[in-house]
This record gives sequence, structure tokens and C-alpha cells, in this order.
Amino acid sequence: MGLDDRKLDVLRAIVEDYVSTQEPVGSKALVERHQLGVSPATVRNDMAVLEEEGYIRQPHTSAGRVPTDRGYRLFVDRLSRVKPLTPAERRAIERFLVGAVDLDDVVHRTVRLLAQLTRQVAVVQYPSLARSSVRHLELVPISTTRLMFVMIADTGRVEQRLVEMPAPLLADDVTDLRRLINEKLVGSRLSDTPPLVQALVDEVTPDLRPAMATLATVLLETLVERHEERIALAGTANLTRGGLLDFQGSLRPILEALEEEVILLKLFGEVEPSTLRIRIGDENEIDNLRATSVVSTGYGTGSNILGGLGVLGPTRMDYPGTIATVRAVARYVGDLLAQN
Amino acid sequence: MGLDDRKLDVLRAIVEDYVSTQEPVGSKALVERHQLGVSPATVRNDMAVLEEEGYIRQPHTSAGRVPTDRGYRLFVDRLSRVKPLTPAERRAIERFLVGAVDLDDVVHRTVRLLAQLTRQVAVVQYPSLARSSVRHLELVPISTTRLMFVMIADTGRVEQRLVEMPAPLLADDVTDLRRLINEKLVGSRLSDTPPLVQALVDEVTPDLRPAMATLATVLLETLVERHEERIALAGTANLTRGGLLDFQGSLRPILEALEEEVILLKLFGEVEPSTLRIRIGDENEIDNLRATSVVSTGYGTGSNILGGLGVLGPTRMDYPGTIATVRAVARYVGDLLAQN
DNA sequence: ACTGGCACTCGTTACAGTCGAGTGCCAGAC
DNA sequence: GTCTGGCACTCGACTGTAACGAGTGCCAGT
Repeated sequence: MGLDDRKLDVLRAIVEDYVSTQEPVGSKALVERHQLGVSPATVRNDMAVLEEEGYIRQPHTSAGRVPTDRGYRLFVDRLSRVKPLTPAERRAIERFLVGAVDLDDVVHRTVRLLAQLTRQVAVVQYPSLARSSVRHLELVPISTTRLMFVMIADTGRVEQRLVEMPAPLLADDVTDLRRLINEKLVGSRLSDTPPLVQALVDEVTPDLRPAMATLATVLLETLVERHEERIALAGTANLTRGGLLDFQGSLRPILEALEEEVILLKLFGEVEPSTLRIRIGDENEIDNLRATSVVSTGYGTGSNILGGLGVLGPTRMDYPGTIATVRAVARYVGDLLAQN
Repeated sequence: MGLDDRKLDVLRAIVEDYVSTQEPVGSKALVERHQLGVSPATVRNDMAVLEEEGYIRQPHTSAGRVPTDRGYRLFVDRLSRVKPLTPAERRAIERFLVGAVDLDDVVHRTVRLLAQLTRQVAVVQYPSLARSSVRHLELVPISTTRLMFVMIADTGRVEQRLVEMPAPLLADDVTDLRRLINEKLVGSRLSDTPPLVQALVDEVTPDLRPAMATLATVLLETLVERHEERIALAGTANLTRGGLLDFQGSLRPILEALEEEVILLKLFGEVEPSTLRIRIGDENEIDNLRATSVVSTGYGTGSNILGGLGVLGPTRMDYPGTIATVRAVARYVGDLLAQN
């Protein structure tokens, strides 16, 4: 299959024009707007080949061409160059963090920044507990049989949980439990804690064993199970840009998908170190998102990856710009979190 | 202005029909679907009066009538009866809370429940800190000059904040500070703390005074300022029901408004005890929400109001059903929080 | 291998005509 | 005085036709 350089140029031009105008692009308009050095007729021949190969298609017989998911994929993989951030964007990113007082604040600012810069729906996963380590564990007596258990992770994330104890506890007991738990668990990665937690039960004096067993259960539930993954979302209003031309007319399935934390976690939480991942249209496993593209990446301190973030938008999106922004924001957030 | 009983019946019938069919309702259809005991012609005369008074209007000359905001207002105030919950709804509400492990969980379940039952956008404010009281304050040393400060409220809400200390602290210093702060503040309502916090600085030994002053500042910031109000949202996908016929075609302004915490707080956070408030269309002060109605109420334990919750939807909504659901959910959440 | 020319397709727009739901009004009945 | 049946009228929704034009595919010529 002959996809020579010019055909690739044509595809690139089609993608760029369609992304910016939102309208099917014809051969004549193409040669006018790009210096291709050939006539419309030649471009038409190239287009016919590109269509045969499945990179573009015609919405109607008498309309211009539109990239297919496959076309976007080729564009992203081989035809686009990184678009450097504008100074304004750079400044916006640098400025967004001044005055961020805590983790919540950082995450919220980040997600809004991403939404604003890319003009798309932005998603930021809170630093995953599984990938953090324990900085401190606190037990606060609420009543003799109730404890509030608070965990502080090195990322600044705090989780708490009310625990019902099997038998009344004395203040000294609580102190003992607290000391023991902290001794054994502080500093270890949460994903490594299960064996440590198990071992805790044996470390303790027999009379405290039931209490510690209860605590251990709750610890495992809170620290290890998926429940504690949190996610922030912003920019849903951006879905309405392009007046429903994207998304074949219905925002419904997309809004529904965005409300499912499980789905968001699947999209933005499963990241490999320093890899930026792009899912275009049909490449999405989520049926509701077949009309969208997702750009996601991990962020973290150095090689240690903490969580994922990214954006979701129409397949017709400015990939080079979006990619650059997502990368830059991820790097900044990572640096910021490394500071504390 | 003569609005006799029959005219009111006609208005009620119009509202009910329009809400359920989503289409302008004409005189003939009205007498067929409701036992009004009069002819279409009579109804038409009544309609003319209702229109003159501004309760209904005609989208086009040859179309049926549609209630105006004013018409809905009259309907809500004087024409609708409370619609009892269905057993299924009752069961759903009772079931939603089983297994709620912490405050986050309660709030999330509540907001999803509300969205599901009313089929609208649901909003739940976390128990307001200003209206809670302090259960415990914890200081966790991160380094010699950094503390993590954690506050646990009686509602189960937990707030944390990283504090940079002006000078290194010893472990004993931290213990002292912790004890003192807890002694003075535990049990008091957050809105009452500012003078207490001020007094703290004087209670402490001179060498700890700078440290305490720093802490006091952070305490005030964290506890008293608006920043700490949190809000949960669900059901935005419900905005797309009725295929953009509501909302004059654009979800944009509504989605934008829903992203502004400030706006949501204004709508759902300013509640008076056990009052259910309804804002219909133009009655909203937020321009972006002129095409929507908001039903909000407070929830709390007994007379002590903790926060607000409610729903937002098209002015064309099932007011009696929505009101009943919002009330019921608020009561349940209040009871649930009272238990802990 | 590229180009100019040409016939063809088909969606878009405009316009005219019909249909019918719904109205307002009025004269007459109760 | 209030309600009703009847009737003319309005106007949006829908249908069909025609003209338009952007864009294409193909082919012969350079």
C-alpha cells in the first residue's frame, strides 16, 4: 500500500483543517490553505487512496473528507510534531499553584487548569494510596468502643474511618495500639502493607488481640481496597462546544460515563510510568465513549508514579496541543508534590 | 382579578399535563384527560384569563398553552398536594445507607440516591464546618518545622492542613500544644471558635508563643473561612432527558454554573431550619439558571442544621414528587448522622 | 505522474401548498 | 349570568419540487 510522503501530507492537512474548522474538507480548499504544490485533482486521487485505506471518509457523497479514528491514530503516531506551549500557557501553569494550601487544593487547581487550557473535560486522580507510603497513623478515641482512625500519607492525602471496637478500650490501650501500628507501618508503601498488618495481630498482647484484629481488618479495607481512590473532574461544560456536532448529538452517554468513578479510574488510573496514552474513538473499551478521545498520563515525583491525569474530548481534538499541555501539567504537579 | 376555583383547576391540569407530556396542552385535550365537567370552549375562556394574568402563555399562536414561571409558582404554592412516596422509593431510601462506612460514603450515596429518585441533578453539601463542633484536634509532626494539623468534627468530617512552623519544635512542645488546643476547643461550635483561638496565644508559655500564633492563624483559616465548604454533585446526565427541549437548547450555562462551587453553595448552602425552598426559573438570581428550578432544604440532627441538599432541574418538573423526595431524603440523612 | 475539464451526485436552501391543532369570538341555550 | 356549539382564522409542521453548488471520480492530454 503506497502511502508516500505527499499522501501523508494530505492526511495531515485534512486533520489540521478539520480540527480547526469542524467542517469536512474538500480538495480545493486544501490546496488553497496549504502549500502542497499540486492541483486539486491530484489531491483528490490521493484522497481516494486514503479513503480506501480507511484513514478518511465522506459523510455524504457530495461532501469533503473527514478523518476516521484510524486517520487520527496515524496522525498522532507519525504526522504530528510536538507543539510547544505558548508563553501564556506556560505562565498560567506556573501561576496556578501559588497559594495552594493542601492536597485538595492542588488537585482542584490542577483539574481546573487542565480544563481551561485544553478546553476539554479534565480529570485528575488523587495520588493513589496504593502508591503512597504511610507517614503517620492516628487513633482518636471517640467513645470507649469507638475509634476514629486517621491515616496520613506522604503525599499529604488523609483518609479516615470510624471503627467500632469489639470491647471497651482504655486510653493506655489506645496509646499502645497507636505506637505499635506506627512502628510497624510508617514508611512502608501501602501496597506492601497487607503482610505487615497481618503480622501486627501477633505482635500484640493477648488481651488486645481482638481489638487489633478489628483494626487490622479496617486498615486493610481502607488502605488496600479500591474504594479509596478519588478523582476530580472539571470542564464538563466544554463538551457543549461545537454545539453537539461532535458526539453525534447526544451528551448523555458521555455524562453518564463521567459520573462513574470506576470508569474514570480505568481511564486515568491505569498508567504506566511516564507514558502518555491516547485512546481514540473506537479504541476506547467503554462503549459510551466511542465518540471521544482520551489523553492520559501519570504524574509523580521522579520515577515514583502517584496517580493519573488527563483530558477527554471529541475525537476531533487538537492532539499536539493537548498532548503538550497534559504533559506539562503532569510534570508541574509532580514537581509540586515532590516539594512537600 | 377573578381566579375562581375552576380556573385554578384548569391551571393545575395544564401544569400536570405539560409536566408529563412535555408538550403544549390545548383545550380539547384538557377536557378529555381531566374531568372538568365543562366544554373546551369554556376552558378556552378560562385560559384566556389565565394568560392575561400571566400564568400561562402560548409558544406560538396555533399551539396549546404552557405554564409560565409565575404559573408554576402559583401551582406550587396553592395547587399541589404532597405526593406520598411510593413504597419502592421508601425502600430505596432505607436501603441506600446500609454499609455506609464514613461521611464521604454517606454523602456520595445520598447524592446519587437523590439524583436517581428525582431523575434530576442532585447536590449535597457536606455538613458545614461552621455548624459543627470540634471533636478532636491532632498535630502530627512531619519534620521539626512542619506539622500536619488534623481536625475531626462531630459530624465525622475531617479537615487537614500542612503547617510550616516559624521555628523547630520538640516532641514535647507538640504534645503541649496539642493538649492545650484540645482542652480549649473540643466541644465548641466552629463558628464560636475565633475568640477562643485568639485566647490560646496568651495561654501558652512565652517560648511557644510564635508557634501558637502560627497555629492560630491556620486554625482560623481552616475552620472559619468559607474555603472548607464541600459539595457533592450527581446526575448531570439527567439534564439531557427531554432532549434539549428544556433549557432552550443549550446545557452550556447550566453545566458552567454547576462547576462553580460558589454558586452551588449559594443555592444549597444557605438554608433556614426545616424550610424547603423552591426557586422557579426567573426567581433564580443566577443568570445561567434562569431556565431551571431549584428545590433545596436543610438537613441536620434535630433542630441543629448541618448543611443543605436538593435538586436542580427544568422548570417543567414534577414539583410534588420532587419536594416529597427531597424532604424524605433530608430527613433520613439527618437521622443517619444523628446516630453517630 | 500530474493536470484541466466535465459529467454526476447529493445535501442544502428556498418556495409553495396542504393539513390540522388550536384559538377567539359570537349567538344562542340553560 | 354562565356555559356551549359553531365557525372563521392563524400559523407552525410537513411535503414536494426545483434550483444551487460544493465536491467528487474519471479520462484524455501534457
